Amino acid sequence: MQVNQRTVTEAARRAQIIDAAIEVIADLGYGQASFARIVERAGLSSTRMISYHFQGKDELMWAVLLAAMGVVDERMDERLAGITDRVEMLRGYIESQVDLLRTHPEHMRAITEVARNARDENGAPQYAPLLRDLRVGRLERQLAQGQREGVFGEFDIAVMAQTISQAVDGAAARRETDPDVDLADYARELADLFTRATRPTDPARNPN
Amino acid sequence: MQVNQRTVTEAARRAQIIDAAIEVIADLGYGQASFARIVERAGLSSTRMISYHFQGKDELMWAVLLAAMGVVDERMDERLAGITDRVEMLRGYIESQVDLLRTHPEHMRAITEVARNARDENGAPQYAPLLRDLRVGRLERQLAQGQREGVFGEFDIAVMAQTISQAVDGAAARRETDPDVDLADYARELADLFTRATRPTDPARNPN
Amino acid sequence: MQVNQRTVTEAARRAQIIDAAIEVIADLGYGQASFARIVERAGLSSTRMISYHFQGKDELMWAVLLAAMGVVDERMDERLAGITDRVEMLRGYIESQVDLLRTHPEHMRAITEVARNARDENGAPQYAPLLRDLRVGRLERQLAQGQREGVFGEFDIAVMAQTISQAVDGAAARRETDPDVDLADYARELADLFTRATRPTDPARNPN
Amino acid sequence: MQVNQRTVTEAARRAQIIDAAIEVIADLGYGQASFARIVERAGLSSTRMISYHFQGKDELMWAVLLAAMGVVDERMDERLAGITDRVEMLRGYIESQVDLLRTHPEHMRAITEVARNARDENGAPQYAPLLRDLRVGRLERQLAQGQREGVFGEFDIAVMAQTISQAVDGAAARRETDPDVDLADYARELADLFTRATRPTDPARNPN
DNA sequence: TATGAATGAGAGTTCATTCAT
DNA sequence: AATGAATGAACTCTCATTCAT
Repeated sequence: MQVNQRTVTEAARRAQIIDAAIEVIADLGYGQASFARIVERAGLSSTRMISYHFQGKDELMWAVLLAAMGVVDERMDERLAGITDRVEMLRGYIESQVDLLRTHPEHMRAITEVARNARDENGAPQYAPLLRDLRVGRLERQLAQGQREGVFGEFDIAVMAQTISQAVDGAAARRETDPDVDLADYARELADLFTRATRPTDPARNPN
Repeated sequence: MQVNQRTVTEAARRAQIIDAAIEVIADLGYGQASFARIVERAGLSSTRMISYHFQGKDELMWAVLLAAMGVVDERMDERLAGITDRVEMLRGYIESQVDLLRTHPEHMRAITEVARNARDENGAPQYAPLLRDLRVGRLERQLAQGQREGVFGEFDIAVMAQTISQAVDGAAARRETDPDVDLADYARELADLFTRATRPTDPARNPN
Repeated sequence: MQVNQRTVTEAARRAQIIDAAIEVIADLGYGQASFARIVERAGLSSTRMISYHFQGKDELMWAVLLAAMGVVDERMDERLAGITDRVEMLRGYIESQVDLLRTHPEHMRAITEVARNARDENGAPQYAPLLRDLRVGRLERQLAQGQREGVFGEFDIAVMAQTISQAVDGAAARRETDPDVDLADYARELADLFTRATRPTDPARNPN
Repeated sequence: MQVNQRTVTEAARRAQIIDAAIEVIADLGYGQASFARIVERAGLSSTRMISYHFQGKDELMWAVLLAAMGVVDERMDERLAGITDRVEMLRGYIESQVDLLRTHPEHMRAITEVARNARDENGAPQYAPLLRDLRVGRLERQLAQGQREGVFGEFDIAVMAQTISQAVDGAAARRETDPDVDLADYARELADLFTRATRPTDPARNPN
């Protein structure tokens, strides 16, 4: 069908631009990700192409964020599917996130860059609160349920969730400084760390 | 000696510019910190003033980083002076850092923004590795000594230090999302968290 | 097909800018040929036009050099076509070059200005060696062939070619000092001069 | 005497600046010879130093021209002193000038750069006509006298003088393209060239 | 004889975006 | 679905020069 054809092409073009944007952001950072650099990476002729397919830079960056998070969340869902034990799920979350730094470094980096640096016209962060809600909120729910089940000790859920989320960023930072770091080791250490930090006071309850 | 209203000393003018730059960076982010916005904040007439006192934007940002870190490090040294117990020092480090987010939010934010976003002509991070060495390195030394003394359990020092450093950034992020958060509570929770995470397996050794 | 008054083709716009640049360079010299002066001469609104059509000042100046040399070389080829006698060709070269100072003074001047003053980022001449190769090289080949044919005497080809090339610049300099000079006379004198200077020792061979 | 002392110091400071300016001009060209680069080369602290000792850039460049020409002319006078034969004097002129390219390349280059590029507020050459008068005028007088004495043939004096002067610039250009050129050879070739070009028609008169 | 501080003007360049098909 | 042409605003940086001691 003609309409479908055109819609598919449109979608493909958008995807091409988004992918190029992700690469540029990951390579050079949000601040250097100009339309000019993105079209160059995408192999397109003019920045006009971007303006045509996206309402503006904001929309492009939002699309980048959605696309990158879509890929990442899909992988996370695959890996965590079927895990019911809260302690295992925490470990799984950390190890999966860190593994994504290895398998999808550009997506992970792009998400961080956009969330940290995109600002509205007043200079206020635009997507950071949203991203925090998604990431930290998910962890908070897991931790709360675990506390109710008694497999976690007593701790402030918001602080713990935020700290776990940051710890993954720490792994990313480490990887950038030291590209040869063994991320599997790093992930295991991190999972151990937070297993200890979340363990109930009465060790009988969570003998990991 | 006659006090001159119009012309101040080189050092004073540099400080004035640096302070304005810190404010702008903290408010609007590194990417929005143009010379024009900085002179406006500083109450100066033209961007020419900055170019006169600094060789270029790089030098200004480097000066911002040095100045902000100088202030922060001084406060840290004051607070940690006299503490010899490693466990207390870890708690002190975390609580002091988080308290600085309350007392010197702009300096803390400026340091993070510059370190994260300043890049050289190839697009590579310019100051992030250095800052990591300073911050994480300091923690690593403390942790290693504590392990030797037996007050800490077994864990990867680099991972732990990186994670603690990131956790403070997490407190900063939380404060930006939720300006009314009680940072003292947050700090205490964080200190407790890492106390548990670093505690020796044999609880007799570190009964905190 | 509708003719659009406002938007012209890329090539036409480039040519318009290049022509204006040639005029400005010829009038005010390379050092004074700013984008602002060029757009003013071209009747364009903003310097942005130049940046849009040329990658940078270097590319513009290179385009100026190419365009001016293209015009000049075309005229030279027309005038020298069909001349096979080396002695006549030398005379033709000199007279044609000097005549171009009359018919295309701005092109000639622009070539000289750009070649003399364009420098790379290290301060080294950028196009002077190339221009020398083109101009002097052409002469050297003619002189060498003439020596082989025995119509020229013995002399260092490189020195002679360089000197002939410079002599034309001398005519240009003279014309700038004294705009009323009769260039045809000047050219004839110059041709006579180099005919004597290149004549074989045995005058029977080249009785001009 | 106090006043003399101060005058001497003043003169020394001017000389220091002029020397630095000559070096910068020779190295980077007239267009790049900014006050900033000159004070850097001179080892001075601020461009204020130049403005203090010279009324403006024009005066500095004029001083550069005078100083460089003074040095060069002194050498020329030394070398040509005592030569009365016109033919020998022509050869001496050429060889001396070319030798100066070897012994005083920066002075020679500075003279050319300033004379070619210095312009008044209307964009007209400022010192080129003057320099031409000095250089070419000197040659013209020699050539005229030689013609009167019958040691030179018939030729347009102005054209010949201009061409000889340009030929020396050609040697300079050659040296810049090919720093290893043997300038003594070049000078001899050039002297031979113009000896032939100026020789009387009746070879009995000038059998060189 | 010298200096530190400041300046207005202009440089080339990049930015995301819009016009007109 | 795409394009070539154009744009206004902002950017950092450099220029020679002046003010006030």
